[in-house]
Amino acid sequence: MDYNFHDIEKKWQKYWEQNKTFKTSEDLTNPKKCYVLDMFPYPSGAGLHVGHPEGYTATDIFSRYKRMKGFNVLHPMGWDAFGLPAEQYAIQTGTHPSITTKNNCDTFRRQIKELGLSYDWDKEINTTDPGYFKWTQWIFIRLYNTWFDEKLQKGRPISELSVAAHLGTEEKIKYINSKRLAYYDNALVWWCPHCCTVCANEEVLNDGTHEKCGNRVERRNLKQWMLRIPLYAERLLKGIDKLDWPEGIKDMQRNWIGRSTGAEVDFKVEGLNINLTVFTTRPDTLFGATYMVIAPEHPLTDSITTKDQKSSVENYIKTSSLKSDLDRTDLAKEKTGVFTGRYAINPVNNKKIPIWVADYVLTGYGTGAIMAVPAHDTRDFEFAEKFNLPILCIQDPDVNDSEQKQRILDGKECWTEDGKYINSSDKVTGVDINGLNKEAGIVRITKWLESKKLGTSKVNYKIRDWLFSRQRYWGEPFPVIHWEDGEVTVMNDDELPLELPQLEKYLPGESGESPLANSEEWLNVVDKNGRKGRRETNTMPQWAGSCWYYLRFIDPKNDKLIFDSEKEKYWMPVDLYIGGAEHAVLHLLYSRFWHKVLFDLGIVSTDEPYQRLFNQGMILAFAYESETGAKVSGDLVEEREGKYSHKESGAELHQIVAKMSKSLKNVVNPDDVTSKYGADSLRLYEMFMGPLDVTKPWDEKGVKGVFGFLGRACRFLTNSENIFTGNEDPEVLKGLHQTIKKVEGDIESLHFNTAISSMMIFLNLATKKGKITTDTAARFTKILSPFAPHLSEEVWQSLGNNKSLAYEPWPDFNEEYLKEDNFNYPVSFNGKTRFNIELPVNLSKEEIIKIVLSDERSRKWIGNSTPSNIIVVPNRIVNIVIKP
RNA sequence: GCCCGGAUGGUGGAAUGGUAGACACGCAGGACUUAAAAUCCUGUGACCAUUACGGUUGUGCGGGUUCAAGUCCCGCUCCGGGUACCA
Repeated sequence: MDYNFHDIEKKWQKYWEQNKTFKTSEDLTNPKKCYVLDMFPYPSGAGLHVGHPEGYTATDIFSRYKRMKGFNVLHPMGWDAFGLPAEQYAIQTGTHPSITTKNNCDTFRRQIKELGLSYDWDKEINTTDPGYFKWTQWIFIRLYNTWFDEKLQKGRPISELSVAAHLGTEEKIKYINSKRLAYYDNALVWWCPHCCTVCANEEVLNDGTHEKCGNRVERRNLKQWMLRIPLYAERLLKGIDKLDWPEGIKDMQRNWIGRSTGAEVDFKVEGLNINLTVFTTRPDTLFGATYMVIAPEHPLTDSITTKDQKSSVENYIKTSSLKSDLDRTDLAKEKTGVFTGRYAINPVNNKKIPIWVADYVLTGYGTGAIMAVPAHDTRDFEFAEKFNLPILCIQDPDVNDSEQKQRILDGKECWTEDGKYINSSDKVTGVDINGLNKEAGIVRITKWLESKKLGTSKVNYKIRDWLFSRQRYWGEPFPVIHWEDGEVTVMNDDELPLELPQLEKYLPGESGESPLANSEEWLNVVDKNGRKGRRETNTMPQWAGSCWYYLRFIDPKNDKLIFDSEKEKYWMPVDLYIGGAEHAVLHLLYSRFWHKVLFDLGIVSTDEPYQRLFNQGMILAFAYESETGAKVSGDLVEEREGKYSHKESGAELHQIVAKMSKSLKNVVNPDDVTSKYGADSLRLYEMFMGPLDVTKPWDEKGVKGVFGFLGRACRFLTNSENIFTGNEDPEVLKGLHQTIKKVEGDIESLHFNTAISSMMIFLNLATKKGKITTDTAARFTKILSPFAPHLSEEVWQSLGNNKSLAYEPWPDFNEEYLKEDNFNYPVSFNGKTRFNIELPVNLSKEEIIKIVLSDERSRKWIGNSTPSNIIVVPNRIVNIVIKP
């Protein structure tokens, strides 16, 4: 039979759909369960690109394999469909985003179905569906009504928060609000003038542009919803250790959380009855503190500044606040600052040191004030050099270069590594760490500070509160009402979902209000006592829906509960989660945070959502440019002996590898690939390109290669002349069992490229032999089926079966067949292989040595000398060492 | 700057410290064909030989450990990703 992939694929896709072949089992008694999840896509108008099927194919292979291994598999797909593009389109055309979204989802669904992915479509979800975002709002209410008990390291219902009895009503509310995980407050936020919305710190790239649109963001002070994710920093950090995730991603999360240990130290301010508290990771360098710096926004700046310095400090604060609008990067590197006129007292030696204001100290981290140790901190060193502040070396550096050592000791170079302390004792205070090293110094100074009540050891985190609102239309509305008397309330669960109003215009307000503010009818509410209120006009960021979607997949149609908790207990955690590394920090961290809150509230049964995570690599594509840099579409390029030229003009072109983009004219559309080679070839090629986690370029020639393999498999296996009943040839049997073993191991470890190559090797062997048994053909078809499911079903049918092979048991391999009688030993002399010799596997080392030495070919290499050593590694190698 | 990856033929890549280059693409030669496509067979790291069933060399660079290094250790170079005044 010819490989008519077009008919075969259509036929089986129809079969699977009609028979609901991949419907998730409702039987929760099978102890073997496997939840296999893809990062669900944002359904863009452009449709699928070849990057999507990479991860989807990987999880599909894994799911199909697990089903054959007898597991209950949950393998769902859905749409992360809130987002800006649909809203921008609505602004331009007036088309409601829900219509655009529906069309895009339809396209994505069709394209995905054409890949033969074994999703249970009955479990499909869409974050924009009120039946879904009802529960997103429900979770928000839970966040709002939860506080974090630091002692228990656990989120608890706000009703369990003890409030001091003497507080007045207003103070009480204020106190409670200060504890809620979700709170509404003024915040200095990043505003994107292009998108007309705020965005999270995490969404601003380090060149000061918005990651979504590439435009420069500005600072604005706005009332916004924030989530207190830093309270969970320690839990989020500790949880990482137990996860089966790529180490690189774990590191990125750890860095993002940014735990650092140190101490808070109080400095007396001369002439004022106040303390200035600093955070430092190096309390051991207190003797080297020669000045202090406070951030411009520090609450004490005003009171510390002396009359004389008042105007220059105020000027400085003004310019530095403007500067953050101008540029966060280049300008900010050049250090600036002014003297406050005031001095502080260094607690270890009672020395007077000047207090400066400088914006290299950040308000949001630590206490917003530092002690500056220029000799042992690069930033302080730069600042001190610029403003001629004293630099006192207090550590004899561990460095060999004597010139460098002298420069450091003279305070002419900064030293941040370890060394023995010098100049670090004081008779009056009694502190002395001279001669100690860093580790011991930190311990001793911290102890001393604590004993004198001058400081405490302290842990700080980089992670900040998460800005959780956007001034957009197409997002989840907050179930929140702001009342005229200033009270803020959340809606009752039974009032959910709060749906979006229909609008005529989707343009956001210029003042930073969302388009929702235009809908009077929706906006204004009155309670039963006639009190007027206004709904929250911000909507939730796109992260909200994806924070918990894996939970809804478990029970997507439940309209009474967020999910049935028996089902949740059964399916959680996600056993395998595959997606792009671009979500390494944000989505995965946010999602873990919500999950932990839900866990603390007893809503979910696991502490972590995603047990095993894997990131697929990006797929790049070749692009071609002319001398002038003009981009040329791939189909106009001719290759000859490694050189590229324009088919029409003949002009010389050069090849580059880059991200797929319209401007580079190198976008590969999966639809084109499936129509030309079929979905099985697309799937196989995506997996055969290389290891799943690396970035790799798309090459159509490679698709031809796997297409050839599938064609050969089809022709060979469906030709009855090649298939016989009887005893299998031992070589074929061995090859088959080797292949089963290899494919099984490779699927478990997600090494799909080598699994495919081993199946190619087997097919080459079978073709060479010309005939295999029905049993062999059946087993081979089974192991091929997760990779090329359409073709495998067809072959399976032609082998005389009338049911889908999706739930056929995975074939076992038999170690007996893998055993070899002989091993072809490479014989090397001084590590260089010279010849091979076939020997029985059970020979003793002595026997092997004897045979090898007596071999004629050995004489040539040994000559007249005597081997000084002979290494025999059974069934691996013989190495004869000859000293010249 | 800091953290994490990576570097292997013309190309994508393979290799528990044990025969480097599996598998595939490409290329070359051959078969089939009037011809092309498709398909099938053979060869294919480089260099030197070519009478060989031959030799030399070879995994970014420089050292080291080892009987044996693509793999382990030390020091670099280049490329990719993340992050950045976080005290």
